[in-house]
Amino acid sequence: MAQAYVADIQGLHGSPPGSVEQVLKALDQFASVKSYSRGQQIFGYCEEQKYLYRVRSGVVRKFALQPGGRRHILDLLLPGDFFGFGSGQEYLAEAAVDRTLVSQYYRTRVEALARSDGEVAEALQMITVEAIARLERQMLMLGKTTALEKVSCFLLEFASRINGQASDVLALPISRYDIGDYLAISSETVCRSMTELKHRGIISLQGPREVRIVDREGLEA
Amino acid sequence: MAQAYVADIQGLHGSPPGSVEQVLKALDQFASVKSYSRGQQIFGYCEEQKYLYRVRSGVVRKFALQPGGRRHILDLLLPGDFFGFGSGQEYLAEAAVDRTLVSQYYRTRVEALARSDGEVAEALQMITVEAIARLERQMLMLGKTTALEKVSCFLLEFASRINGQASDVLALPISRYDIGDYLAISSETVCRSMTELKHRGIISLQGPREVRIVDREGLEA
DNA sequence: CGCATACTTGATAGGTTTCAAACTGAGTGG
DNA sequence: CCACTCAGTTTGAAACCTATCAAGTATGCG
Repeated sequence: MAQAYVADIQGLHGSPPGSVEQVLKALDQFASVKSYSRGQQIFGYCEEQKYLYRVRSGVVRKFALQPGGRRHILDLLLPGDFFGFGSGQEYLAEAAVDRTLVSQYYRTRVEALARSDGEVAEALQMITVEAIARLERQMLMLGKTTALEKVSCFLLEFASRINGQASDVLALPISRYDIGDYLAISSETVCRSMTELKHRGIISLQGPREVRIVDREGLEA
Repeated sequence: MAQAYVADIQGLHGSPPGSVEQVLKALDQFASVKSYSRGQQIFGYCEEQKYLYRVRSGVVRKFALQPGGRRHILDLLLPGDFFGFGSGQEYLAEAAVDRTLVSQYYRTRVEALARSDGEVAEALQMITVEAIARLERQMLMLGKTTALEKVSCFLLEFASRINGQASDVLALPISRYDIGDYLAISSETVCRSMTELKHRGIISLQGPREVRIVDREGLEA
């Protein structure tokens, strides 16, 4: 099912240009791949981050639980994305869809390799900067005033992240609840924004998770 | 004036423990320091990021201009903070107070040094991860539901960032407008939240920018 | 077939934005 | 020295948007 929604790493994420991906292969020698079912925890609060992770397929959500039981999703990781930088964790990560595959790398060994090999260090630096760019784009979404703008930005962002190049059909891998917790609005408001966009003829919905962008320019406004 | 609000780098930011700061000194050989007045641009959209920057004193705001003229502050940099990772810039940075001092380092030379020296690469990685942690904390603020919670978190965050260790008196270096654009709420709402906190006896205000935290536990809730 | 989960839609209460106006303080020039 | 000006701050009132609670619909799975 996950495969139906989100393609594998191959050919995705044009950002790391071949050579970087080549260098990252050096890490695979001490990587192990694990499969997670939806909602299964990958790492939690108190651990002192032993691993660095990379999504191979599926979706991972990184989130913090707030007093009051609310959940705030700090990052959504798609195939190719790394996560688990940061030292003391004040959040947790779990699979957002079934059959999510995640590689884990021993941090100590990654760091040792980076210290000795300048190219590895550079690649590591590059994927860290990518994580920053991702966070900044999310921040811009959160900064939008109306829910309609947030959802519009979200759709555009995910259309370009899920499909390698910005396609106009989009298979949402996550629920309305997840989208709501990601954009800091309620799931009901996500629904209403979706139907509003549909009624305006900006998108069309095959199923709840099958979005087709009809009027891209309208979505960008 | 800036000096009155924000101390210099010395002794600040306990996070990079001596040794890292030691390594970073290696960068200073090809650094130049510039002074900026409030509102003066440090870098803008189209440039291909030639420099890596570090705040020596004062405050820098990194922000994006949104269609409609709204300004969204993506990051507030205090003395010791690095900024200007990221490649293609979709935002701009300017001084938020007068007499803001900023070091700039040629990226090409930093990268060359990092490639050859593992310790420098490690230090660079560490400050990048710090930037991520900062963004994540800001994201948590943006995710709060009510404006009162956002402002409360903001005060706690800045109390610990401006004063080396969490002190209870806090000199805000920025205006209500900046705070509003940082938290994605209007400046009026920032005011109202402040006075609300004052009326509840959680904080007290000497001047508009002189905050004293009376009831820290109340602020954390 | 029935249950569980996810999604959608409705109505109300509450919070925030917006527009407006008054207030404060610092800096300037008469 | 004082009046003036300007930017920043504070407070007020109305319109708007969103959260919340609630109910109803759809879908997949056992």
